[in-house]
Amino acid sequence: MSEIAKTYEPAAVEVKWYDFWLREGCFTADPARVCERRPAYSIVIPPPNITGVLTLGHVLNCTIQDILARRARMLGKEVLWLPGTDHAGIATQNVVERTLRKAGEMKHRDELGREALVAKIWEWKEKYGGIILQQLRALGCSCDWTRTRFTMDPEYSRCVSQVFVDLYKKGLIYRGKRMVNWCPVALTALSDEEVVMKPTNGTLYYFKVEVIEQPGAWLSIATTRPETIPGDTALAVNPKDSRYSALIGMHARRPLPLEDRAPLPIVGDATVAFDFGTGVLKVTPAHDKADFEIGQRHGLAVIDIMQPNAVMNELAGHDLAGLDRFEARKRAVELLRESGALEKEEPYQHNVGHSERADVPIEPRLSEQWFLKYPSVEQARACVEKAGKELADCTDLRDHQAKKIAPGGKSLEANLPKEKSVTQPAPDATLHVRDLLGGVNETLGEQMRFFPSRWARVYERWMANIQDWCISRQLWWGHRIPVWTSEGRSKLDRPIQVVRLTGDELAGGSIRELRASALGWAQERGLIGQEFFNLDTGNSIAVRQASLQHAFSNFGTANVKLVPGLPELLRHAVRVAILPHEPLAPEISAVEIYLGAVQIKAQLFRVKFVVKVFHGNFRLYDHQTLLLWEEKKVEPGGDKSPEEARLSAGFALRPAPDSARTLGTFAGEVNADPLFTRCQIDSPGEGWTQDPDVLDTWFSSWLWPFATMGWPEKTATLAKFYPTSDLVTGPDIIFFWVARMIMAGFEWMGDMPFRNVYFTSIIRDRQGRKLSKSLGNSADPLDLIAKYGADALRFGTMRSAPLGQDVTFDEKNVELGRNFCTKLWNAARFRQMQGGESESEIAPALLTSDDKWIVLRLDAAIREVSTALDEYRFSDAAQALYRFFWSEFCDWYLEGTKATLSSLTGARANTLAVMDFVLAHTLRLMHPFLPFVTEELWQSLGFHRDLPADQGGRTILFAHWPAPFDADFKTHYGLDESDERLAEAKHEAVNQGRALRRDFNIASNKRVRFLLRPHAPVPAYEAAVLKILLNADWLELVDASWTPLKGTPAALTPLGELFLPLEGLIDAEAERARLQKEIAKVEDELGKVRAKLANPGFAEKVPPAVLGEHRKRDTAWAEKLAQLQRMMDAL
RNA sequence: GCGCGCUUAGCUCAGUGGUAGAGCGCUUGCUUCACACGCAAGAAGUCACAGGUUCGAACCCUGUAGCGCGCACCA
Repeated sequence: MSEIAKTYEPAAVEVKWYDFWLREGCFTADPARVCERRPAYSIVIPPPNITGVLTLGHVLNCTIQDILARRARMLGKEVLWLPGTDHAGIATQNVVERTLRKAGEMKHRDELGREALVAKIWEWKEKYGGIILQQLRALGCSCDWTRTRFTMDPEYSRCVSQVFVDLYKKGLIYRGKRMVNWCPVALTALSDEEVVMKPTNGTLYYFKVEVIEQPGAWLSIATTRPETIPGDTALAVNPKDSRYSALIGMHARRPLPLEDRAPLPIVGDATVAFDFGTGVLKVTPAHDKADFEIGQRHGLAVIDIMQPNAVMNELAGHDLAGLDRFEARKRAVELLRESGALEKEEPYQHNVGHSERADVPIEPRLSEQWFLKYPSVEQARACVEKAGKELADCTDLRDHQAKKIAPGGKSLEANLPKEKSVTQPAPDATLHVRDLLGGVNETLGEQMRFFPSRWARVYERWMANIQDWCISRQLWWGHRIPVWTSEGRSKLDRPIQVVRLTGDELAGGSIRELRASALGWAQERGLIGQEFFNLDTGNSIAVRQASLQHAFSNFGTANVKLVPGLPELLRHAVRVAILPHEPLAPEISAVEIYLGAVQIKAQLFRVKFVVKVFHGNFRLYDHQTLLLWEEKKVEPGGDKSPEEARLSAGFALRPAPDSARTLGTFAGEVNADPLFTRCQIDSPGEGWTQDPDVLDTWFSSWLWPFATMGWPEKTATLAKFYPTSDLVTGPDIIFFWVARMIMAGFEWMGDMPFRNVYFTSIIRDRQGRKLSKSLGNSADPLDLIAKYGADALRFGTMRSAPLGQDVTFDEKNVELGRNFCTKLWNAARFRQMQGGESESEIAPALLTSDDKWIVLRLDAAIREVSTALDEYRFSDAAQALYRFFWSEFCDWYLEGTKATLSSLTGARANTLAVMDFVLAHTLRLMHPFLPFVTEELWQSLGFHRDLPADQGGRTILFAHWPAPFDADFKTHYGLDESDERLAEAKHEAVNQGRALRRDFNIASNKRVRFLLRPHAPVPAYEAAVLKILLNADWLELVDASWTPLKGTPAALTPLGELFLPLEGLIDAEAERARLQKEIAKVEDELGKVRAKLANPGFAEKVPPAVLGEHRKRDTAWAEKLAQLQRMMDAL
């Protein structure tokens, strides 16, 4: 047993034990050890950004994870806490570019070029990217560092590519030119989730334009963005707005640019609000999402007047070109004012979308991006338990899980909420590891739980309104999109003319009748064998009967119905590829692919022609027409037929939720044709170039739970540790990360990624602001650790972070943690100073009432802490530990033991044994919260001795988590309520005595004499304890016949009357006043109880237990009052 | 606009229908042989407001106000 220093010095202790744990491999998880008796427990860390440094948010988050992991270890589980970092595309590239610019190594990234910059970032990553993980060690995190992962590790990157390819092949990834959120600083597209709305003070400008057809009639228009006027291509009014509806179809002249004041059509659109501004909307399809959609409905031109960096381009006119968008706004207002068009300006506050990273207003911009239609949405939606379900349904979650994995555990069926069965994974989903080793981590049909449950509703809402995800980023740092384009083959950049049919050209309802009709139609008009001149190539293409029949037999009715349009289709089809014919046939020199479009009623079809070129330049249109998609109405109110929509490259429609196939995506689809584009991990070979964009960082993060465990190999780690047990993260990334991981989990693992999700609090400063570097209101956790110790920081954070509420950070909390550690330290020190062996047995016969009381309190604490942790109520658990240890163990028990410890009786050894028993249990309960100080004390108090190495003998890490004491235990040691009552009565008597001392201004260090006139005999031991706790130099027990001097201060205690005889003058009047106050208080309480009991209906309606309790209270107060009055009379 | 959460001691927050709680801060006394990062005692609350349900409301219901958050968004 080593000497324990007077104060706890965390720094040395922390390093010592962390190194020890690492050296001993305590944190290393081994799937081979997992079995029924040793279930797996796993957490994957939310990977911090490599640019990150430890914040209080990480402290909160990781302490919780560490508590969960350490407790799981103590519960005998095989624990994997998997650490790692995220490459954080935009953030990291920003940081490194800034560093390079500062160091003068470059002015712009283009100077370095892609390869060199990425190399620089890698260099930076190797140097600084692991800092935050190092810092987590200082906090005591028990991560399995041998499994540290990074989202750009080669294996991980391969997973990302593979997933992209998989989704591409499933048809869920598409490319399109659409309105995206564009960050003019980072020069990249952002997902909707990366845009934060901020209330912004702006100005609403009103300007007027004259209606050309009605000279003298003026329209007034309100806008916040006058700089976009040169991009306007229409004015819109609500067709039901009587003020303006007559003007629809007329024109007004655009005020800017001055050199090109084009006439703008006035269109009617139902989305225009009557009551905002003037009810007239200027339509700028290139720079506003809503305007873009209006433009779609009305076939408006799109004039992009900005460069990617939001500087106006030449289309904005010579006045504005070259100006930044905000400069241009001012200039545009001046121009309007000078021309007399400006009517008024008024201040206006509105919400403006800002780039999360760069914190500048985003610019809606038409650009070509990759989009993902989320997979496994339905499963992901269904698997999260609906909010509002009572936790009581399944109070002990871990028991619940333990039951579930127990062989033949039928309780599972009984306990599980079966409200919604989870659909089976799609049969074509790849690589299901779930089938590999059934049993251990089988979760099918189980529901995932969110804590607090209300986040499930937020999740549900987002999932119900899920929008396609823009996954491409115009950055260099990240996973490059695994799409390859063939060089030398031209992309489709020409418009394809749509051939229109009414659908009534052919007779017949059934497909059979239609076929006959179509064939007849072709024969009648001499189509078969005829050659058609193609406008795109000038080649002639012939039609064969065999190809028609082939097409009819293999494809749908539209394929038959389009036959009357064949002459036109062949004339307007566009050649998109020339390929060698396979297998090589001597008579065929090449195959040409043509694409055409046909509209039949409201449906639009793409038609693909495969044309064989025979030597001698004879072209024969062969057998394939291919129905690809149909146009659907995109927006309510968009009642224009598709022919109104222009078809051209570089033009896109937002797809309707149920059908992404629109005319506008035609070009994108064509370009995505394998003839031009291949989606695969490695290059297809010479002549192919990779897409320059990288993937959104979250497109790699969403694979984290399984890509870190060796997927797509069927590893033992995956088999044992997936799905993970708990995820601990902030609610702010519920969409970014959590929801996406759930979908990915189902899609590629066929199972949920985690069973429970705990959403941490958000830490705020005392003013309620979020902690942020720029505000400078975030304390550095490392400073706090240096100042107070890691345990103190952990405990202070946990004690103040309740489930489901934001938490205000206050260094006072850390101080509290430090004080608690010191208290623990000193209690242990007190124990050690008593000497004696720690392994002595407890003799039940020698147990005092205080011994029994503290063991029962310990039992309650074990239950309380365990239950709280089961329900993720970490602050409650910390609170319970604090209360038990400080207010019960130290304040009462330890103080009381001084009575027996000072003597050298046989009771002394027994008291020490009880103390050791309680301390050894307490250290274990505290260990998840305070890993360092508990390990140090565990070892220095010698509690590790005599324990098997894997059960606490080597380290407290694997000591068993204390179980509540069972009935046998309590019987053996004779623990029952009467002892508790006696101890509590004693405490009450002590409180009364101390209050007496205080009331008569007796310094707490002054020893005085007390007299106790007890109701019942008081054993010598109890009297000795009373004496110690009252700091009395003498406690005299007197019998009932004894009467005090008149005016002697006295208190009524549960043990009897306690007197404080005062030397010198006795102030009877003062004592009378004191007693009177006490009597008044009791009378008040008695009155309250009696009033209740007297209430008519109380006795009839109230439950018997409550009634009995009130009656008891009544008699107790009455008795007390009587006694107090007797004391008063005796004065 | 829709949704969610909060409002309890000076501060930060616990408290799911039956005697209002903790930590910090404050006041007073104490270096009593584990601990002044401590010990002991104390003051301090119309439980946001207004109705309702109930024998009984901080707690359940309705409404109001204030604060915070999320989603959507009208130029």
